[in-house]
Amino acid sequence: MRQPAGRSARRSGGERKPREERWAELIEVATRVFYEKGYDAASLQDIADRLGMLKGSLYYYIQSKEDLLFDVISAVHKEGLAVVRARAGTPGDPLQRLRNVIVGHVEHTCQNLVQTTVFLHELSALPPERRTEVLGNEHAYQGVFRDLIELAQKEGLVRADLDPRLAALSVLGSTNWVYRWFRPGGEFTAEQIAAELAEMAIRGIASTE
Amino acid sequence: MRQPAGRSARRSGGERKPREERWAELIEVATRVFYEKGYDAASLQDIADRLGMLKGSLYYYIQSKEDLLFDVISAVHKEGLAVVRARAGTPGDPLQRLRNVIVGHVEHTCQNLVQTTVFLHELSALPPERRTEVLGNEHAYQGVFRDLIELAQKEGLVRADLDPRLAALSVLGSTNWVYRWFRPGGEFTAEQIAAELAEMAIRGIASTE
DNA sequence: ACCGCTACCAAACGGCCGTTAGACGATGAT
DNA sequence: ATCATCGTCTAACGGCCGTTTGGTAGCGGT
Repeated sequence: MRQPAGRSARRSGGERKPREERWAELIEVATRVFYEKGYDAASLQDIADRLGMLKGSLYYYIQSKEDLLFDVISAVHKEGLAVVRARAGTPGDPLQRLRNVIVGHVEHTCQNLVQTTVFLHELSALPPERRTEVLGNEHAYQGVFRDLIELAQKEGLVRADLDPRLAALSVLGSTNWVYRWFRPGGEFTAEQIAAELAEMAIRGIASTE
Repeated sequence: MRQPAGRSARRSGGERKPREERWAELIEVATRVFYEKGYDAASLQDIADRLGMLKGSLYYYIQSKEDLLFDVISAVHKEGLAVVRARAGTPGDPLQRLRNVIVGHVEHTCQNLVQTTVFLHELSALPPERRTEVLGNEHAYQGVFRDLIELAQKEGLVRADLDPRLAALSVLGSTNWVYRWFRPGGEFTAEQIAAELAEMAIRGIASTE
């Protein structure tokens, strides 16, 4: 024995890192674990293990397990919302912009599959209060789609007998469902999917001239 | 004290019922609890409480908690599949039949909202083996939609440049998403939703004449 | 040389989890 | 009257959960 004996030889694999860096790792690892096991089935033990630290040490960074889910979810939601809002504000008629929005939304989903899956699947694990804190008081995401459809309808580009809210929910359905079946390197590319879904969605609501 | 004293007065609220009846109650209660809390967050304690029995007593009916989820899920899946298959087999051209299928699928979803939600949301909580045992080896549900679309395409009713698999996934997306926002007694009736979603889906894929 | 802070460890906490074993009262058949 | 069976209770099991408390090594600043 050449170590000071006993307790000191047992320094575990724990690297020491600056706060910011560890925080980024933590969010990344938590996202992946939530993705693989689901929020409720995932344990802080799982997350700590992958970071090479003890689960108690996580509390240096968080106040509760729920905080992790909240941060993961609100980050990806904020990002996705920025994408669609940016595309909704481009020039062109409302239907062209809607196509643009759909393409951006689907591509963002495919390129951030893990985060998006956690967002869409585990949102219901958040208590109602924090859920609406994420979504905004009246479903910001849905609003972008609905407003564009409503606008297009006023310009005669969309069937007059269609309820814009229902149309928005239909489009959001087909696009959000993508997280269920898209796999990178699979049968279709993200761009193919985005373009085809947009085409179907727009044909589905456009007025027949 | 007129009871034989002590232990005997403590007969809890437990009613004794025949096996079949209790089994039906058990499935019903389990479905609701899984719906409200999610499978992982739900406990056998929750379920036993609502049945007025102890959690240990549940093992007279099941071998494991997972059995409950499996039974709930496979029941509603089987039922829904029967609905769409029946409608797929009606007379008419493939596009008419597809409309019929979509309407049936959406109405079944709305009329069995709790079961459908558990099915769609908690399917991922089943181990892969039992998951495919439910879905059938190659996604029976998806197949019904895809086959009809493929058939319609061969008859020139659907755009030739469209991949039937992608089209099926688009339709399944908009229709399956319904469980996320439909509420009985809300803004729209199940029949409205079914009809409108079917209309949009079919216009989205139909060939322009 | 000392201090204070930062990033973690060590060890425990109460609590609930799914699951099992054995006992037991009521019921219905013999 | 006896007896098997059925549906449930009682009581525990080991195990993992999220969370808390109190330490402590190492570093940068002074």
